[in-house]
Amino acid sequence: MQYWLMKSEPDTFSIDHLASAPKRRTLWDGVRNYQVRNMLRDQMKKGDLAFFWHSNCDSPGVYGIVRIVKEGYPDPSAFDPKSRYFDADSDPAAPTWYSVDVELDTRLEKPVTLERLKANAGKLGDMLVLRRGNRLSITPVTPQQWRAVLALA
DNA sequence: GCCAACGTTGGC
DNA sequence: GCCAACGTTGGC
Repeated sequence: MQYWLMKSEPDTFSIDHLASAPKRRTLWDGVRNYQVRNMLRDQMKKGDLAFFWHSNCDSPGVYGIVRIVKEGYPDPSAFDPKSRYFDADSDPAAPTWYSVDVELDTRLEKPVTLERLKANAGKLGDMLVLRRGNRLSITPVTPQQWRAVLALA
């Protein structure tokens, strides 16, 4: 059982979108970075929990918790010419890109903002999402970091 | 295999 | 809207 942090731009897909989705589930598609692809395909397991992060918005931070309900499978958007994530180079016989399915577990009444996390950086160790220049849309979170973030909620 | 140019991410 | 960081591309 591992912990993760998954970023989403709320303009594109927010925790509100997830909360109103059927069964409060969605597929996590559109990842086009190899490091993150490897996590989706190889490392994320059913039952793992992840922080749902809003990025590229007024108040970035942790807005809730999601659970992995389906492990890595080929990302259908890579094969859909109408999708903004279409990748003509991805061969269906040997898919390049992967998705998982997530389900909303908890919605935080008050988000734990990036600002707040930075103010408590000492308790969070070297949390990847706080690293300058970090651009990975999914990052692993240690159990200590997980607890420390929730203690701020 | 190097590395400059380019595109994207994402906080600010 | 700016721009630092960094992954990817492609010429050589």
